[in-house]
Amino acid sequence: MGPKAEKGRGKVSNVGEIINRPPPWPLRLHEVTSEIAFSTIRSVDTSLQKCPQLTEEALRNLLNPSQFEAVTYAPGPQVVLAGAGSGKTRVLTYKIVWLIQEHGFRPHEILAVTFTNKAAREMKERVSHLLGYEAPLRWMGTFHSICARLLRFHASKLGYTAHFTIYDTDDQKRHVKRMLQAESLDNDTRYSVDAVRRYISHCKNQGAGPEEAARVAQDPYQQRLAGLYARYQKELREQNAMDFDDLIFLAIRLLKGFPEVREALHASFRYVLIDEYQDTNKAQYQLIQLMLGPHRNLVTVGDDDQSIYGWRGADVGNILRFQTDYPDARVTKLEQNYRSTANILAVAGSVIQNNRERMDKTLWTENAPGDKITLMELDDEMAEAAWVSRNIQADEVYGPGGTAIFYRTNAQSRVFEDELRRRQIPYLIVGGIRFYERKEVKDLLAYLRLVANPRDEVSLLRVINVPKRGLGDKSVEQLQDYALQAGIPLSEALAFSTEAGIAASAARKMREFHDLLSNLRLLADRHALPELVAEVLSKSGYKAALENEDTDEAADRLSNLEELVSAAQDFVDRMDERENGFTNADANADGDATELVEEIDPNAGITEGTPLQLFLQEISLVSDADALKAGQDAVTMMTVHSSKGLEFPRVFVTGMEDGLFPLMREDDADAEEERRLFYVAVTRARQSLTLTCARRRRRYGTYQDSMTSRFLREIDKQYLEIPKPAHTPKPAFRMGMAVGRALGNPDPMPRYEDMSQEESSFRAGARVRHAKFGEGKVMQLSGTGDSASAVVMFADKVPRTLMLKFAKLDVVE
DNA sequence: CCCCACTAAATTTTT
DNA sequence: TTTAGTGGGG
Repeated sequence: MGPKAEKGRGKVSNVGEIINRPPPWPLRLHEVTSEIAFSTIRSVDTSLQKCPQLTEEALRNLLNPSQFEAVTYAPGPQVVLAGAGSGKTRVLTYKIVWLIQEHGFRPHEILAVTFTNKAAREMKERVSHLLGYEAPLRWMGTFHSICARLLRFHASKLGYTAHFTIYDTDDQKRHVKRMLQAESLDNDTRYSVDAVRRYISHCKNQGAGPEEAARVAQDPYQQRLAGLYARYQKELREQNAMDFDDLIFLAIRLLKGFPEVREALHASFRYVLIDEYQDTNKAQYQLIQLMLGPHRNLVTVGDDDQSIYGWRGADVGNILRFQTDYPDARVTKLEQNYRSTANILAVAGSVIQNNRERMDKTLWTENAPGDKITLMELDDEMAEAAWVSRNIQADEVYGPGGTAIFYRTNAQSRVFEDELRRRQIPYLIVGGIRFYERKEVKDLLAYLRLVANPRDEVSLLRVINVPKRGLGDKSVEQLQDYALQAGIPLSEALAFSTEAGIAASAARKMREFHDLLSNLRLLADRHALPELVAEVLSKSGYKAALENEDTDEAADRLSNLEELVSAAQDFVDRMDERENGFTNADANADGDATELVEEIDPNAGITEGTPLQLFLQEISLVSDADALKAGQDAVTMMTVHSSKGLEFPRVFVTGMEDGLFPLMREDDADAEEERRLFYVAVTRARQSLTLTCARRRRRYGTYQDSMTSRFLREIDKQYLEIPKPAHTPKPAFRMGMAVGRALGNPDPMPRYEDMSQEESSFRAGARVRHAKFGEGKVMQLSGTGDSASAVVMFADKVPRTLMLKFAKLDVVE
């Protein structure tokens, strides 16, 4: 055995008492074989030797009584309501170990769904560490990655091949756009690309197919949308492509339509754990029900207060309903917080208690009060960024690595970036424009996707003239017409460009492009993945085109593409390490191993696929937080959404202004979700929390006055520390925030505290009526007295700034 | 077919 | 302020 065999053994586990004894499950021959094929000869090997045993006593020492109950309750349905920072991950990890050691479940019989790939990875590591050997937790991952895996294996049952492409949102938009053009709807504003995309996504998240969407369509508009949905779905199937929602949606159809698959899964998943249950949507709920065998061993873990994905179809109802679904379910509440200071928790609590729809639970802590929460008001977003940066620079306790800056929208990151760079403070941005979403990276990936799946039209159309090879819109259109009429995929039509009636020179270029793709496919069979990526880069002419440009920007792009080559190298290295740790790194053992498995154990339910496929899939399904590496001494910046599940010693929550956080939109279905979002942001902080806001902020180029966030007004002031502004601004011109006033500063303008008492009927979010514009919604308020004005969004979606003094606005109840 | 210049529109959050 | 989309000229 390789050196890896030693890993884990001999390491001191943090389990209190360690008893060595072999794993409780018997090993049958064919399982050993498939384990070898998959990855884990090591685990089989080491497990036969030493294995620390978790005793009940040890657990009692390690966990509080609620945690202990959550871990040891088995079997049967169970819901764990885990407040922020209450040791949820700890509970999940120990529970899995407990199930394996005490109840004899084998690692691959446990299905564990996490919210991010990173969480899955960490959990695997922790469990392995506790067990003392690498546990083959093959079914631990996100809904999307687990479904992708399942679908890879059973693709043919649904009319796809195992080589299917995963379309991301951008690909999806491109396709919808093309479809709207084909239907001559591209000039009809009611059918915007985004509206159609959202409709389709919404249907799938509800588990509704095109037929059902058509059935429930209320009016001609919705009927048309349902028709577009049907076409979209058909075309994606023809292109052997699935979008994100399809991964869940088609997995449901697979399990519904093929009882043998369902039963195979029921037999193999003997325990099911779902993390972040409050963020599951209706489709995911259906999927869970379908995957769950007759055993009812279902554990859901979540916190209704942290449900922040309602806009993407997540249904808090799932967690609220769990006890109705399973009346005998054991409910355990984890209410003790170990993460934050008491002051931080008090702030979080004082705000979240304003939500009406909550489950009954109170977070408490034994931690010290800690510092008060700093609330700082600045002139504008530049001053905000400068103040925060200066603070970080001056700080000696936490350092950049212990600090995070949160904001509500990605657009806010820019000023912080500029300021931190100016001060030479290392920083790291999570999200925003991701590496894999850069134009050049997506271009190169499109070539790779075409190699894997020739029917991927979105990718084909993306790169047919990238780099420029003289194939304009007109020839491409002719090609599409021909393909449609001949009933062949676009990629094959390329070879018949002359027959398609395309001008001679363009026709020749098309054949050349066709040959290029064929050659790349041949290369894919012979070469390892990194070489393939490098070949695509040069053979496509992409490299040459960038070199010819000879600009700094082109050089940047080229280096990004070279980074993609190393990403491919990293990927195969990782695969080798994981899958073939016991063999030589370079052998093309992946393919052989896969075949072996299918031959020996066709019911394993998985096929790992080619390295190219797996690489593309991983890229499609990584999230921002997944890429976040710990241990770097850099300030971490991200949206509040991305911060979920993370923690930092010091946190700045920025942009605390009404309209921005909470963010106002015309159709905000759930104002409480913003409050939960704020709750999530606050509870990320361990020691130090700072809230900042700006009196005015630049939005689309022009400055707009803003008012402090209503959430700040909900905070009990005893927990706040409000520093004096560095320089006193001319109060007459601003809505002089009462921040200064709280310190006894003579500031004539009412703000912060006065606002909280004054129940002005004009509040952001209020519905109002205007004599001329009709009904609308107040998006933003600014100014006081005679200069008070409101930004109101009316039915025509045009925001108007109205002076309250003149405009006759009535509040609509 | 390609490129440049001008205009319009846009900012939620993500697998 | 920035980016995407369009239209005209080469």
